[in-house]
Amino acid sequence: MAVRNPLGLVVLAFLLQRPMHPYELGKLLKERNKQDSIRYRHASLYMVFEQLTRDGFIEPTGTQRVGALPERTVYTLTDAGRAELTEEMRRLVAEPVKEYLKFEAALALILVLPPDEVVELLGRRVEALTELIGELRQYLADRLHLDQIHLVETEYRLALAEAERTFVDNLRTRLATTDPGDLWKSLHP
Amino acid sequence: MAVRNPLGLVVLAFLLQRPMHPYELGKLLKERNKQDSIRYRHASLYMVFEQLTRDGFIEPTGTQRVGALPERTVYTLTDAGRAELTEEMRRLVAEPVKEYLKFEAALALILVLPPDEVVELLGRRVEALTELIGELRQYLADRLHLDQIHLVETEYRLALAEAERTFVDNLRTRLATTDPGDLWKSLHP
DNA sequence: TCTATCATGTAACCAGTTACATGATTTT
DNA sequence: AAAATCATGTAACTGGTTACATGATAGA
Repeated sequence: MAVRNPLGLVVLAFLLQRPMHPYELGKLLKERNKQDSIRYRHASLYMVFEQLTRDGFIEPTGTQRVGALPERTVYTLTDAGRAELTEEMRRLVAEPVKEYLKFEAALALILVLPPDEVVELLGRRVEALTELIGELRQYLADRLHLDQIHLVETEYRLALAEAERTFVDNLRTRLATTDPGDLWKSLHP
Repeated sequence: MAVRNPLGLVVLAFLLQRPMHPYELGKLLKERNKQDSIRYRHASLYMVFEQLTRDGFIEPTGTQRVGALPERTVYTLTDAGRAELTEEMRRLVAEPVKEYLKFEAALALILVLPPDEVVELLGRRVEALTELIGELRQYLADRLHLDQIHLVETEYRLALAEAERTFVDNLRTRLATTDPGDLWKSLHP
């Protein structure tokens, strides 16, 4: 079985450095994931550790105890895990996969809203995107001193957000200035 | 409870036209969804119908029988369903939501791959994106006679794909022509 | 008539989320 | 010492997917 979940990849990637227990990994991830590039839910972590153990990509290699806190099971990456990690990373980088975006779905159903309202809603979207773009740029500007490789995922989001804003803005003016077409009009008397 | 799933929205949107039974709706969707803008799994449909019924957005309004085939339950949109549909559509259009993209996650972990390999993998991604872009353009070109509003979701995908290609291509040349930085190099002896 | 495909759904499984639990430590 | 927060997890629920089932029709 292959790693299906990005969080699983994260676990493998972190364990590449050194063995860890789930809670510690979660803490590290929360800090290193400030821009929220990877969906992280505390409880999902334990599930992922379990899955990866079942598939032989990691294995428990002992327990630690600090004070009187519950025991923490420490996991170590296996050779199979290391192989799986690089293999899956190669796939993810080299091969685009179709993502099902909410906005794309909404556009496919756009006829259910009246044309003039759509124009206004798209305007609001442009504003929201503009704000998002500002935040991303600020985030990047604040980190110019960092190793640039740590920022590529944010640069990617920025590039997509800018492209979306341009598209939405164009679409909005198109709809505002051209006739909606008989079909669409007929649906909204 | 609100509709959480795009497929739920689709059901509401289709029932806006006329009452239908799940299988018929599925057939229509498969045709009208050639560009795969909305994830559709046959069995998910029945779950969605059930959920929407439970939430009072649709209701069964009788059964038909054709020949000796099993009975088909026909569902009708309720007033609450109609309201929910437009409300949710407004939200989807006006408010961008964060999507967790696979490639973004991969970029966040890119350090686990050696720099020179990344350059090559990004090159392969650019090629794949170029091909995808070609297909999308062809799809649009073949449908110039259609009401343009039917194509916006594909135009959106095209815009994003082009932006991603540009970004990836730039990133690739950046990595190929500048020093990877000490951190990254140190991870790959 | 045999086989493939359509029509229509159910059931079993699995992943991921929310909510809960419980002792330890820190703050007030 | 009471309240809040941290540390560490388990459990229950839910949504969605894959796989299975079964009769009907159409094609060979």
